[in-house]
Amino acid sequence: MGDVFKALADPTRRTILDELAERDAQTLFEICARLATRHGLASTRQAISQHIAVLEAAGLVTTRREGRYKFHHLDTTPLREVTRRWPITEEEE
Amino acid sequence: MGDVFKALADPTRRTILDELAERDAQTLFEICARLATRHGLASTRQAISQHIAVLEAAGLVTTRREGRYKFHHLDTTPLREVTRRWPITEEEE
DNA sequence: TTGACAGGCAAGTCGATGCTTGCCTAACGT
DNA sequence: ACGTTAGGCAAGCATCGACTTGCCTGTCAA
Repeated sequence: MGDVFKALADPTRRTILDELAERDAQTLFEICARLATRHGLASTRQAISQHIAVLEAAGLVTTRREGRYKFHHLDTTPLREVTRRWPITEEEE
Repeated sequence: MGDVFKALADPTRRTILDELAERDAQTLFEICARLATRHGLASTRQAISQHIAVLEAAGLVTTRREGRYKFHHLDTTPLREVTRRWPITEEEE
């Protein structure tokens, strides 16, 4: 089982989560393309693939196989640990 | 300005936050002692000092000088970025 | 004033990690 | 069948980050 906090430590991985939050069920190549065009990240496919593996180990991303495509889904459930561990002070108005 | 996510990536730093959440306004030596006795962490003072510097740069810890003592305080405000960036799915009952 | 105590600064070591490179397997279309 | 497309595996490199080591500054008490 991976470390949620370590998974969040990398900026590229956080951008991948942003992408999946905006558009669910993307393939690896889609994520690569959109990272390049919309976020200005010029990373190779392998680099992204390894990042996704880390996110998957942390439970932040789940995958679904379909033929030769592999769709990725965002799962924010592990993020509950953050707020559970250190209760966030309420916002003032 | 430091990176909140990178600051949370290290287990020792997370334990320091736990300690400050449980007992506020501790000095560096107090933190060292309690990490050793209560959490089984045998880190040197310098190591802890550097960790606290990272937490401080991330805004998770604030300090208050008083004579030769320096008291540390937990500030969970930066953690809001986590839940703000990726809305956490509601818990099912 | 001198020693003990709380903390800071900086260089060096070493393992972790992000990235590349090269090659491989599997599914689909024509 | 064959080429293309989607993805995987593994070794090598290079940088980053945690930790140590050694020494220095500032505060307080006797």
